[in-house]
Parts: sequence; C-alpha cells; structure tokens
Amino acid sequence: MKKIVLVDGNNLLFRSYYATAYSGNFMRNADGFPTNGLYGFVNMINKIISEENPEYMVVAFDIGKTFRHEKYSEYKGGRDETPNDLKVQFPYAKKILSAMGIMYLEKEGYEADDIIGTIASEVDKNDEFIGLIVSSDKDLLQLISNDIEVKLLKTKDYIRMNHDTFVETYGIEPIRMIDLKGLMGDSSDNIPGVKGIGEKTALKLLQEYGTVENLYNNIDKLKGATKVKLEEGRKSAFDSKEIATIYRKVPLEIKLEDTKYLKNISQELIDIYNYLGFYSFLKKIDLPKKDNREIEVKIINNVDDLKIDKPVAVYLDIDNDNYHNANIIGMGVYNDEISYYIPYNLLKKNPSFLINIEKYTYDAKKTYVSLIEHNIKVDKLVFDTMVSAYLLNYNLKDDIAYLANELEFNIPFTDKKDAYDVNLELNIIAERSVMKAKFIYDTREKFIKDMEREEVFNLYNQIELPLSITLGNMEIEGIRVDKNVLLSMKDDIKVKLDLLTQNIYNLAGCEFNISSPKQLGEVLFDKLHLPYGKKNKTGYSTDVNVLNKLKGDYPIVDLILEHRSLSKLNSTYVEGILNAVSNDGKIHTIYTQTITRTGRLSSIEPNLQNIPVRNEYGRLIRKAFIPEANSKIMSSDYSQIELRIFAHLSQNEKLIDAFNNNMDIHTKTAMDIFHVSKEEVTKDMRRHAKAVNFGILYGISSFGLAEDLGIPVSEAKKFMDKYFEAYPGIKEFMKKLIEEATTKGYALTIMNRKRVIEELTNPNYIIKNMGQRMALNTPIQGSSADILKKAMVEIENEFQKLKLKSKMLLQVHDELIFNVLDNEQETVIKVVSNIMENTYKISVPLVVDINFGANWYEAK
DNA sequence: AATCTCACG
DNA sequence: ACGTACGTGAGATTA
Repeated sequence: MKKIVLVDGNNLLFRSYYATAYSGNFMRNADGFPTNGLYGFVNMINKIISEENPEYMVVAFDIGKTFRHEKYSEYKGGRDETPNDLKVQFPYAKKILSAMGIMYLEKEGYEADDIIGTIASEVDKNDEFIGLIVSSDKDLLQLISNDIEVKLLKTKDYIRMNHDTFVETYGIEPIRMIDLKGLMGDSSDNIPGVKGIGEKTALKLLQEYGTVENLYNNIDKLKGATKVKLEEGRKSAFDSKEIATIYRKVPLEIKLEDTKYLKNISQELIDIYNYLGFYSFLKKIDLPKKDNREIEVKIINNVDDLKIDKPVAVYLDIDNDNYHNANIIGMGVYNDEISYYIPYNLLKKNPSFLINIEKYTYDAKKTYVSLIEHNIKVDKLVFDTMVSAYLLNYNLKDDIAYLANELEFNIPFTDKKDAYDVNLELNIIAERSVMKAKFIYDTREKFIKDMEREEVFNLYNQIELPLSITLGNMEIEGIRVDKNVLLSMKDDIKVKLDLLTQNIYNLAGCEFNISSPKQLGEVLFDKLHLPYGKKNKTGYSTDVNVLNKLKGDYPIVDLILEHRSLSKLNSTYVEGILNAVSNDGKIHTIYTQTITRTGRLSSIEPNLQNIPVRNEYGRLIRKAFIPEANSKIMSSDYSQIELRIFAHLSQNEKLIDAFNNNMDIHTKTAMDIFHVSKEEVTKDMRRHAKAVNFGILYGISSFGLAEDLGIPVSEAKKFMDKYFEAYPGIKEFMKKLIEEATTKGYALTIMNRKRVIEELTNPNYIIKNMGQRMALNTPIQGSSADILKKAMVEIENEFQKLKLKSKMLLQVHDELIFNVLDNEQETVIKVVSNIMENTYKISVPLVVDINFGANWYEAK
C-alpha cells in the first residue's frame, strides 16, 4: 500500500498565525517581514513528515473567490479579511514546500477542502493507495472512508480517526457529517444550521433518520419544540448542508503517482530559511552526502605520512562543548594541496606542524586550550575565522556551519547528538572536519580583506587574536578553590533556609513552593490579599521591586526576600561553584570572546563575572577563591572607567576637569545639579547624582531613572534637566552620537570596534528608542572593553618578558584578578598599574586601584 | 523551550 | 500614548 498524506495548507498556516499573532511579540525576520505563521507551518510539516513518513504528499491551498456555492457569499461573506501580515506569508509557505519536494495544489475558485476531497475520492477508487488527511477542521471528517483517515489537530495534540472510530464516536457514517452540519451548523465556518439544534439533538435525529432529506420527509413523526425549530429552519438546514458538503470533482489533472514526496534538500530551502531567520530548522537539515564528496580525505595514521610544508587550516574535533572536559577525536587539516584527518592518537605524538607551520582556525582559543590540556604542544595559530566574523558583525551561533551557510558553503548542520557521536564511521567524521577546515581555508582572504575594508583589522590583529591565547592561558591556569569555605556556608544556609521556610509556611497558613513565582503570587495576592503591583505574562510579578515595596509592612515578605537571596546564593554559587571545581581543585571557566554586542567578554561554566559582592553575606563566597602557595590574590580595577570614557568622548570641560582634579565624580555631579558646595552634599544627594550618572551611561530615560531611584517620573525628569543644565553640551553630544550611528548604521568604539544597530531605523518607536540607547551605551561600554583587552595582552607579554611566575587569572569587565607570588609583588604592581593606566591615552587619567588579600574577598 | 528571577560590571 | 534603563549567565519552575 502507498500512503498519501493530504494537508490543509490554509488551515495549517492560519492556526500557526493566530496561535502567536496576539501574543504581543510578533515574530519577524531581520527585515521586519512577519514569520510567525510560517514558523509554526514549517514545524507542523516537519512533524507530519517525521510522524507519518509519507511516500506521497499534497498540501492544498484556497485561492481566489470560491464560486461553487451560490449560497457562499450569502453565508461565508461575513468572514473577516485575512490580515496582511498573514497574507504575505502564503507565497513563502508554497516556496518552502516546493523547495522541500512537496507538491502543493491550488485551483482558482476552489477551497483547499475541495482539492483534498477530490484527491480523497481518487484514493478511494485506487486500490494501491491509502490516505491520511491532516487538518484541524472537523469539516474534513466527512471524507473518512475505508481508505481515508483523518488526523484532527488539537491545540496540543491530535485525534486520529478512521471509519470505525468515527462511527463509534458519533454513531453515524462519516459522510453524514454534512447532515450534521446542516442541522447543528458551524459557527467557525459561518454555517447557521437550524437555530436551537445542537450536536446532541442533531446526532439523535440523524441516528434515527439518516439524512436531512429523510428527516424532513418524516417530519410529521416528530413533535414538540424540536419539530417547530426544524420547520422554521428548513431552508437553512438544506442550505447549510449544501455549504458543508465538500466538492469532490475539482478538475486537477494530476495522477496520484505525480504527488511523490521527493525529500529534497535544496539550496533554495537553505536560502529561504536563512532569509526568514529559521536557524533551528537550518540546523536540522542534513545535506545529501554526495554534494560534499568532492574532497578526498586521507586519514593519517603515521607521522611520516604528514606532508605539511605550508600554512594549513585546521579544525579540531572534540566531543563536548566544554572543552575543559572534552576528549579530542581528531583534527581536519586542509590547504590547496592536502586534506588530512589526523586522529587523536597521532596528535598525541606531537607532530611538528603543530609548532612549525602557520595554522588557520575557527576558535583559536578552543583549539589551543584543548591541545595544551591534552599535553599536545601547539603554536602559530595565526588566523581565527570566528573572531574575525565577530568583528564583522556576523551573527555567530555555536556551530561553524551557521557562518559557513551564510557564506554559501555547504557544510552539514549537525545535531549536538550527531556532532559528538564517536560511533559514527571515521570517514564521515573525517570528512566533516576537513570540510570545516576547507571552509576556514577558502574564506580566510575574504575575511582579511573585509576586516581591512571595515578598518577593524588592527583591532583584530593587535588585540582580539592575541587576546584569544591570553584568555586561553587564563582558562588553563584556573583559580584555586577552598571547598571547605563553601561546604560550611552550605550548612549554614541550610539551617537558615529551613527556619525561614517554616516561618513562611506559618505566616502563609499553608505549605507551598516558595521558589515558584506562580505559587508565591497566589499565596501573597490571592490568599493573603496583599496589594499587588506589576503583573507579567503568567500572573503576578513577585520580583524584588514588588516585594521591596511590601517589605516592612508584611513580615512574610521580609522572610521571602531573605529566602530568595539565600536559595539563590546556595544553588547558583555555593553548589554551582562546588560542582564546577575540577580534579585539580581549581575552576576553569570559559571566556566567550564572540558573544557580546559591545565587545565585552563573558564567562561561562561557571560564570565568574557575577560572583556576589554587593551583599555582605553573599560576598563571603569570595573567601573560597584562594591563591597558590607563597602567593596572594591581587585585584586591580579601573576606577570609574566608563564615566571617564564618557568625559573623554563628550569632551565636556567640566567633566574632564573633575577627573583631572581627581574628584569623587558622584559628589561632583551632586554639587553641580543641586548647586551646593562639597560639604553640603548629603548622602541622598550623592545617591541621586550617582543614579543620574549611571543613567547617562545607559542612554538615560526618565522612566528608568525613576524606577531606579523609586521616585516619580516627573521627579526623575527634573534631575535629568538639571544634569543637562549643569553640563552644557552633553545633550548635543548625545544627539550627535545617535545621528552618526543612524547614518552609518553602527556604533563605534575608540578602537574602531563596530556594532551594527538595525533598530535605529525601525519604524516602531519603542524599538528605535532601544536602538538609540544602544548607540549611546556601546561607545562607552565597548571602549572600556577595548582598553582592558589591550591592557591584558600587554600584561601577558610583559609577564613573559620578565619571566614572572605570577599569573593573570580572571577578568571582570573593569578589573583583573591575579595570583601574585610574594616575591614578585612590587614588580607586578608596577607592571600592571603602569600598563592599565597608560595603555591608551584619553583626555582624563585612567586610575587603577590595586589590593591584595589571602583570598578574593580580602583583595578588595 | 520559555519564563521568571537575580547575580555581576 | 505608547514601554524602557546598558551588557551578560544560570537555576528553578512551568508548559
């Protein structure tokens, strides 16, 4: 038997569209083209294919005005117009189907139902075929036969109905669905039916009389209200039945054999997915292997067989995202003369090309750290596609294939499972790695040219590329952890949490999951009737801002806040860090160099850039980070670097003077906006001024400032006005930043890092405003990142030059953490402060604070 | 997988 | 009259 799947394309696209259309955030691609319907549509098509594995498939669409029913416009005319945002998605649905190798059918004047009905009739007549109809429209149930089943889609799952299950459910034959609709109608389809007759009555009548016609022929046998209703609704009943009847003789001129599902994976499909931004679907595409068999890969098992005498691209295969705990599988090596795959066993023998030959990579740090941590020596990683693409504002995902694909390189998207499946045949693994190496090799010159044209080549060459190795060394070094500090905190927290939990239950009068925002909201606001503040998508908001307003007045809230902060501390930090400690008693984070839009680094697994410091109890976590023997932890942090950069960029004389005179900037701002002397600045005035200064860095808005200070927006506005009054020129400077970014399409940092900001030209003013704040913040945050990155590279070089044993361990955006040998203290202080303060000259001094301690806590 | 909450600069 | 501070990562719950 051959199986054909018939899909109601209109139905599928409509329901996907309306499932998300009102959710608030309408899916769109980078161009602003709506994609919400298409996303669900493709999802469903993929699901149907994987669940049904059809050999034959047709997706039917409505087109044009339906003319088969005279009554059509009379009844269905009242339907709402299709929204334009949905209309424009139809052509793409059809394009996608064609690109997938699925036939779609439409016929002027007919509905999708009619097309499906017509094909279903063909299936009934043909002994070789059986059919399955997929839709959420119950109307199609009338097509069920011995050869036709219907998969009726529900919101979350589906019901599958064949002839027997239909009869069992309704007690009538499937074709009698049309009589059922005739009597009960269908509000969603504007079919009136007989007024006052619902499903129950209609089914009872049909079980007795079979059809609408027969029912009316025997109407005299009925009595009471039902009879009256039927008599009044006679015309409507016959009309409704006619409308509900699917037309099954559409002149389609195709044979069932023609509808074979071709399982295409075309470049066209990749292009469409790319345009629509459907990266999750792209990932699932596995390109046909034969397309990529152009490369003859030689698997090398003997060092002597390695003939590498000029630069090569390399791609290192490992079996885990976190390369600190990964095994190396092997390495793909490619240039225009050779294409090798070198298995781990051979890499272990330290082949000389790893040291002597220049190598191009995608993610040099990963390559470097993985090899070094497996005791394999490596040097001369001279090009990194990933870092280069990052500086050119490519959208980087975790897989090299995403980038390759955007540049029209056919590299298969591999599922995580797949990518790390060591049991795959070696030649497949080898081929994939070499294809990646080939991509690196073939695009290197283009990337270099592009970087030169965009004037980011210096940034790449002088800072980012060397930094990748510096970061690698920091990751490899890791930071020592005293587990006992954390274990005793864990015990202490447990006692406190147990007590708090009991007290909260007592005050609430019931037990519930305190960590569940949903349950907490219900207890506080429904059960205990506390005044509620914000609401979010799922119910009441219970975040700190809300709870802080209730704190003091309601004892339970104080306890909940304490519970929150303790359980956060325990799960994220105490347990999180304990779990992250390696066998060597250290933590080896991963710095991601290509994630942030501003140029900052980020730290993952674990994140060592958000270890508690603001809260005194949480800060104790830092006592667990300890130095090596005969060493201290040293912290060196820039003082107010972002505000100094702001002073420099704006060239505001008052700000520059303030920093040149080494004033406390928040006090100075308080003096200027409140018109008081230094001595008259109160704590509160300084706090307000500080908030305004931060606001400036973020691209100030009165709402944000008000929120931060807990004051009315009008009040916040006054502070802003006073600030702009006190610092003439700032307003104009900010306006200029926005204008330039809008004209150019990107924001710039002092070292020419570029951040493309598409939001600046978005017609939606909310999004545009967001873009404007990015345009204001990026030069500040990004320039600060530039400066510290440059300093890091220089510090590493200087340490090596002076053969210091002290090590740079961590970077936390504006501070560096070191392990400093006791006998190197003086030198290290000199080197680090000198480099950090002088690596890049701006109009105000860059000031660095340095502190030592027996742990990170003390080094503050 | 999405949402909420919260830790940092 | 709209909804908002900029940049991150992680854990717990819910769907």
